[in-house]
Amino acid sequence: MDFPQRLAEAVAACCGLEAAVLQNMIEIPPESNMGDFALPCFRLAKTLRKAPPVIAADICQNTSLPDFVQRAEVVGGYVNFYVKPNAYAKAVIQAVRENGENYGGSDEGAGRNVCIDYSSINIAKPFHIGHLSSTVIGHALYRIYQHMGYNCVGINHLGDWGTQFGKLIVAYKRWGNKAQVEQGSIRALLDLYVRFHEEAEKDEYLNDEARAWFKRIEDNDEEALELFEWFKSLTLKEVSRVYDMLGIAFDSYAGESFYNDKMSRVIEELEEKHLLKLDNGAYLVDLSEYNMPPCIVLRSDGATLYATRDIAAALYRKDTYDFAKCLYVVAYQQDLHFRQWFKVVELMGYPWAKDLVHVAFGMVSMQDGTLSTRKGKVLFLEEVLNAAVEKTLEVITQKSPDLTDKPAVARQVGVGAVVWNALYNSRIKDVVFSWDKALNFDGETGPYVQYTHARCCAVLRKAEVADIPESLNYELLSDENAMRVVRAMGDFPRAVREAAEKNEPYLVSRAVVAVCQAFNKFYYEQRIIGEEESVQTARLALTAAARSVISTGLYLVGLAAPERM
RNA sequence: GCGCCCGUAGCUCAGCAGGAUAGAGCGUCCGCCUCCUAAGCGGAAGGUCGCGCGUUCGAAUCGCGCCGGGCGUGCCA
Repeated sequence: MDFPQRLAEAVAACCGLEAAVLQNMIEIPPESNMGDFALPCFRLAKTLRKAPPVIAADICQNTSLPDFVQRAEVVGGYVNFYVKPNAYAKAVIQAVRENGENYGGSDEGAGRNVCIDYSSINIAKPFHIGHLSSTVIGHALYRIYQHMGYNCVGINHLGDWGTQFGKLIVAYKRWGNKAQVEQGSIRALLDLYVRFHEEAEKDEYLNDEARAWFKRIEDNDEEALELFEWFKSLTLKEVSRVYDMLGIAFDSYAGESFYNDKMSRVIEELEEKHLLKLDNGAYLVDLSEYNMPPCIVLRSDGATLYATRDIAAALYRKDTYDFAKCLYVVAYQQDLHFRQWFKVVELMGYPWAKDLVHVAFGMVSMQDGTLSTRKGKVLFLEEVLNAAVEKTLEVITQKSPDLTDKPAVARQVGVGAVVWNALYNSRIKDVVFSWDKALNFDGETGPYVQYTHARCCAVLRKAEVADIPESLNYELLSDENAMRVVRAMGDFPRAVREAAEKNEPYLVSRAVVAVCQAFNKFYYEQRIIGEEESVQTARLALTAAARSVISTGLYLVGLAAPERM
């Protein structure tokens, strides 16, 4: 349980209010002279039918304060709580020690399953910068939910079906050859794809030919299927390089083709439940009552659509994983699509429709316009990661020439810079890709956090103290700089809980930065090694705790925590 | 046209289940390495919170209306 929660319980116990309500009302005052936690009582005025200052006074008088709180004070409609520095430092540091890498976690999930649909790349198309958000947000949420006690199922819903395969086969047979594709992999496929679109502008017939080839895939034609599988395995092999760099692995790669034989069930069920309407040859679910355009599930030529497949996948996932929640980490462009088919699932009578969540994020564009796969205007994610690693290597060579294993550290930090960048703001913001920003290592960046971690490690290493004793004089950590570190660490669990609640990884990123900023200030102002023994011990304990929280925070957003850099 | 989202410092963004004097990073300017990693730390300058009206004891935060931008809007995904 985190500290605001413990405080909320204490207040709840003597006021007859609900702790769950109170815990989200507790805030951190803008100024340190106003205390460490505050409870604004204004919102309680309506339910309790008393004036806020009166409520504040009641709470102040009647609450038996938790051990880490020294006193409470009424200021206007607020109750300000002042922590007992040594007791709070003790409570926080011990909590970090006891929980280790699980600090900030909980058992809220109780082993229930959460499906997370993320990254979801297209086969035979480049893994480009536009896929970064879904990939890293999904991965961070995976770890955050795990931290909260859920069992996560990471699903890469591959785009491995559709006419683009017909186009590719046509292009391959006309202008490609085996050796060239084997060697160039996705880049060669992309060239073929671009060539197809160029040629198809002049020759309409190519599109018919492409459709015919796709039909042959659908009909299990041997040659077509062989090429299809070949393109797929080439792509998966290639993208695994990027996933390896990011440290990401999926539990399932069940994508579009996987659901080919599972869509008739959807149509039949919709029919049975009298939800289908025939309109101009197409079958759809009317949603005008909900102020939405209809959800088309069967085209007039009999083909299924995106929505049909998503409904089939949701049914399958519910059957297979019995999820408590199913997250779709997909760009906000598809907001309407998700609202439509979520509604359809609800109309089908499934109460778990409410557990389907579209985790939307903003779009990435280039300074000179949007990305276009068809024209070959893409920035490969791997290219960005490699550039970041390369730059990191230069920085290391310059700043830490003696570092052993430079390439490994450069990978951790370079990749970390790019990933961090995508996880530092709320998801919904659009992003214009900029090399300057992706490769910035100063300020509130991944490398800054990793640097602080390495700095903590350096102190602990140089102190050459085998074990920091359990019992230490926490009084020695009551100075403002040390207490800032304590407060930042104490706030961390709340941030993780909220990040899971809101599906917003940046809340974790920012909480970690707060710990780093506090620690760096502490480090600059206070000497750690070489002080009188009890002081050194206390400060080492603080350093060890900070290192641990930073390491956990980095893990949760998917970054490595190098010990030297 | 309609729907969803965004608009806070020069730039990028926090803050928005209303609450205490609106914060951070970058950039600019000025300081700090004979001392545990300067990828660091400190300071200065910089804001009619897009505009208006309303609700409220109190609005960056809630409602309505504008303005500006992005996305979407029946057989792509």
